[in-house]
Amino acid sequence: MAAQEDPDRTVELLWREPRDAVSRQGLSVGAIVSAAVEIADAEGIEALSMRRVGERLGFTGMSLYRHVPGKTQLVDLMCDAVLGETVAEVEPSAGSGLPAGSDVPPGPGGRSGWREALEAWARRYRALCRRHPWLAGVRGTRSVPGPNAMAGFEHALATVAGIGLGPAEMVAVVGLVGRFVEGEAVREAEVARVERRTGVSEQDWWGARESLFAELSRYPTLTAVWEAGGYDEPEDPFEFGLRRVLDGVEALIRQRDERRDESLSCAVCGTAMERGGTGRPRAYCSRGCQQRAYRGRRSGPRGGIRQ
Amino acid sequence: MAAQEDPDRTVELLWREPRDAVSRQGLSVGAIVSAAVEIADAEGIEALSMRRVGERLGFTGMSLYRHVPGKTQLVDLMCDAVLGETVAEVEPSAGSGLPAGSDVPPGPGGRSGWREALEAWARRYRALCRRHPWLAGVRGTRSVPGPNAMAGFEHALATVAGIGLGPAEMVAVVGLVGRFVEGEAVREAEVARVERRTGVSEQDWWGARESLFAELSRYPTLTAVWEAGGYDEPEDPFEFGLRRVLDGVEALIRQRDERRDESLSCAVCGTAMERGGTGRPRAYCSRGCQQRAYRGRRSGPRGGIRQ
DNA sequence: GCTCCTTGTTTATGCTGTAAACAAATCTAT
DNA sequence: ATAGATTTGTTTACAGCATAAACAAGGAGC
Repeated sequence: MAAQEDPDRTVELLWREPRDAVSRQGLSVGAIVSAAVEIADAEGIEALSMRRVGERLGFTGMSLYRHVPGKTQLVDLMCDAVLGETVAEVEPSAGSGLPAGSDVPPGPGGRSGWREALEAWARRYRALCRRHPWLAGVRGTRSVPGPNAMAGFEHALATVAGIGLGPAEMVAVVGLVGRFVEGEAVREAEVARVERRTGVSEQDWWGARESLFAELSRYPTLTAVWEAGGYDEPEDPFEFGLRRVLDGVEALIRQRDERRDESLSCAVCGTAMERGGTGRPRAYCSRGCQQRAYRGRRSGPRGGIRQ
Repeated sequence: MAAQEDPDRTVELLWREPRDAVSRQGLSVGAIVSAAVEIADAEGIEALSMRRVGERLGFTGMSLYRHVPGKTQLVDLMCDAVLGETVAEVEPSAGSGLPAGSDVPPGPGGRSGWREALEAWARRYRALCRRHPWLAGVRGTRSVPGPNAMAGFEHALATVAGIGLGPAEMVAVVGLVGRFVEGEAVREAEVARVERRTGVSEQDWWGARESLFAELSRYPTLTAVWEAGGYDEPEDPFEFGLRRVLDGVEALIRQRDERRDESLSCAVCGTAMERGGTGRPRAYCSRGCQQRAYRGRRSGPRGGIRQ
């Protein structure tokens, strides 16, 4: 269960050259991953087993282990494979290659269209999670990002670049929206799965829980909400949540805007600076601070990359 | 695996009288649940098996089936058991028993303190999820709510009652915040679990993925964010996200406030009404509409309750 | 004493991921 | 062409899981 846990092997597989199409008539990583995705799509991730994948390709289960280290790595490969679908939908990001500078240059949508762009990214991700209902549930904090995951993350980051957020805030915003989408997708997938498995819809199931309703009177607020029709036309959790989250991000951006307008402080030593009338607003109070920041950047930052 | 799936049996168990303390020296539901919680807390939910629980109590695994229908129901019972811890922390909600009326009366914190109250609820829930790292991961859309889950939900609803939101919006807000907390808790629990299992910290693990960094230059925005220090002092995902979500809720409330100030429309027929100077703002344009709304409420609403 | 019910045990089934040994085919060097 | 090495797929085996079914022991009521 925990023998061949070598992430570098996974990296190698994920970023391998797609010379996979050589198609010697036997097994191949690509064929295995495709078969696995088909099974998981059609019958759910819990129906995915090494034996099933092997048999679908006309081999035994053990045969897969000659091409893929284990099941967890197979799932990693499946993730990046399907993430590739979405990348194709977006026009190439064409990010301006400006390297450093404490500010990150604006991305698609420019300085004002961030909300539409970020929302579109969230919706694309959600659509992907609906096509592959197992996806959101298996992306862990240590699943190695493949090229497609990286491209998606890059695009999302570019979405909130150059609108006044700090770099850590940009990462946090993308993470928040991404995890929101995944959370809702997991929920939705679970509903669909048990509905299909049991043949009973969510509505019907909860409707049949009369024994619960008997206790309702003990909860005054819930009773009032119920009687006011709070469950007659429920809000769509995804739409409602996405609006709230984006509103929250908007509030953050506005807050940053205001702060920048009223007072400008050096990015290194924090001393207050007066606002120059025109041109690019300065980030450092003096040439010395600018140099210090540069040296700090060169010596290399620490911490992990996450999608 | 799918035989004794009778939710009503689960309801019965969850809402059973706590006469459980009779303590005939054999097994009992309470003892089983406690033992299961201890195992899951100490060794993770994946280490929880019927055999382990039985053996911890000095019996065989199969013995549990005389008291609990199956493992899934046992997990339901575990959830409500630990949710009971939090309820005790809060002063009794003392909800004003006003029954109907299209408005839901204000809860703890009153008409202005909703944010503090809701945030406190979220933090309590999170603390609970940290004490029992398996909790957030097992609460599904069809896990039957026990008395403690219901009490928690009631309290959270009361938190956003009477501040101008519609009933469906109240439900949506509580759901959004709850799922946010659960999502972050699941993430955090996963990090802790793999750190303990592998002995490698998240930082170290990502640091060792040099092979990934080699590709970094292909992603200009990510590179810029990295070089600007976006990963040096990352935002705390929970704190950052909670602020964003609450900001989003605040925006919604402000929006509702403005709409109500500028124009008032009948809750039944929607026709515009002028604003009376003083007193409680009227919800219906005429006695007739008020009566229609009342009949609508009496005939009973439809839909499911969810936490 | 007899019967019924509750409680716990034993045995068995079918599923999982994967380690280890083995066999066959194919590639490489001579 | 032939010997050796490498790759690829198979067989067998193991430990673990939830739980169905049959069985055994004790207590309660008649």
